[in-house]
Amino acid sequence: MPEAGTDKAGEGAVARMPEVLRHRSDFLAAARGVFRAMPLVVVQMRKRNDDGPPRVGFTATRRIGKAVIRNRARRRLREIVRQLPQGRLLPGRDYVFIAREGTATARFADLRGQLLRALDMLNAGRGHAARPRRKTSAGRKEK
RNA sequence: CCAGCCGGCCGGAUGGCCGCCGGGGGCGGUUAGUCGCCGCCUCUGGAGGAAAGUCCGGGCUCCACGGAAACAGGGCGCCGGGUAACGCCCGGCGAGGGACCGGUAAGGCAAAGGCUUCUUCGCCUUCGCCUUGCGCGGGAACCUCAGGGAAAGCGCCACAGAAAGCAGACCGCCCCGCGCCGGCCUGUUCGCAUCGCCGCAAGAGGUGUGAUGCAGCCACAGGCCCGUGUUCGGCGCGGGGUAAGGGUGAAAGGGUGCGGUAAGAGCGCACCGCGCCUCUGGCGACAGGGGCGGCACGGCAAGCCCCGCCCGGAGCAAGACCGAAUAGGGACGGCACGCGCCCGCCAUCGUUCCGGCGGGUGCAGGGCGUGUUUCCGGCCCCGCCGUCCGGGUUGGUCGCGCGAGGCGUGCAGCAAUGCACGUCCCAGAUGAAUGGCCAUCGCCGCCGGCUCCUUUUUACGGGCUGGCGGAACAGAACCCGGCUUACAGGCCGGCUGGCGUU
RNA sequence: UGGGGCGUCGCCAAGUGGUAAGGCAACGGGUUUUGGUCCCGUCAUUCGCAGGUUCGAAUCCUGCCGCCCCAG
Repeated sequence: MPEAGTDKAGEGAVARMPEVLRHRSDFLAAARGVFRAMPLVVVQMRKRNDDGPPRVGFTATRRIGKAVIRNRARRRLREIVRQLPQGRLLPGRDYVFIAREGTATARFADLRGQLLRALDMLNAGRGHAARPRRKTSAGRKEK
């Protein structure tokens, strides 16, 4: 437990859901940041220019299945993020969690383990740079 | 009890912890205060039979609205009913399929009788059974049907076949007319056998060629002989009559049987089919009966088409409100840029006229009227319309769930469904709410243990218990009625057939 | 959400009621010392799937499946 002198809001603030990305441009920006891929989940991260609270986004494409599978995968990813202790998501950053084919059916503990591992690596600066697609404008370099 | 078929229904239950979205209530903060917003507490609701595919039909909103006609385009198509409507549903009709029954033909088996015969063998008749077949008839439950019109027109029907849509006639059958037909010999040709030749290293092989013998059949040509070649019959040619049979095809101008005929044919008759007329029953599709007609109109309209009926377009990202925010601007093109009346104001000392400004209104003109064209009522405008450029918006609220609503009962109806009464309020997100973890019970499969039943063991089955595994198809996005497609497991009902018991 | 289009051999593709062209590739043979070139030959039995109309369907109709494109 961190020191966190706010006693009255202690437990309640831990389970707060961070703000969710809503615009396509934010997802495209996060895709140009760093990423870490696991068998069950891919995590992308991008540093913003401000010091605001972290934001998160979820992606479940048609590739992994139809609506039921996509909804379940997104819900499980969101549940893991909701249960994260405070501090695992760094301020001033956007995180995007991409579901893969096993995300909806894998054991929950395995999925959470992989997600936490990827998150720790990214926060430690050990993410891989995104591969430039097509001829994007040279506005990305996070290393 | 078993098998087959059909229809309807359900789509795990209960609970705990941590969370999500909506609604109600309370408290606190913000505010001068209300509303609103934020935070906390509490109560409560929270995916489906297909929410899916987006294949039909509607509600709702905008295109200002309503009406009429023609054309274009699209859809539908037995009858009656249901419905807001439908291409949907229900009930009928018709057609096709259908276990099976009958008819008929062929073959076989067995029995009886008869004929012949010494007997056997053989033949005939009748009845029964079996097998196979049929352009045949009827037909249970049930299944399928885009099921108007092919005597309005156009088009197509490959290959095969004589002929594929006007009807005709290839083989064949029949009639008539004409010609020929005997015996013997020879030759040509053909068949068989043997030998030789060619060819090969040899053999196999071949029958090109020659000889001999046999058979002398058919045809042709010639010669000789006689009682000169008749009937029947055969062949050829010509003329005519046929459409039963052959064979082709998906389809050949009704089918079966009897009569009839030179041969045949609806040529005649009976039954079936078909067409027309008529009667009866039915709201109707249609069914049944009678009469007439000897039979004419082959198929395809999910080819064009004809007939009847229906249909305006776009879609909740529709659309409305808040906000500076569909407001204002530019270019090009088209049509107009007129005449009056009334009221008010200005001007004038003052009234009318004249003049200016504003408002209303009439005529003319222009435009709109959402597939196109035209018309009527009507609407808009002194600027309007069309195209393009540029600019603005990606905030919030509403639309947004009381509805062709769910459940129950009663009545009407065969049913679909309708009516009445009572009762209930039951998702509303917008990067998008139902999730994560777990417990117990229930279901299914496998493995193991105990136990019950059975005449003994085993097996099958039932009960208890332990372990492991499984539980489908699938997620509301404006709403509703259908259709289609996907689906683990389970429940209920009905129909037909079979077995057993009473 | 609405609209439009396409599925034919391993690849590209023609064919729109009557035997499913052609090219590349592949395979076999020939030519060549070998390879290439060249020549000859072979290669679709479910035309995305399932029904239906028709005597006959890749073609016509209906329903599914898959893929692609466009608009806001």
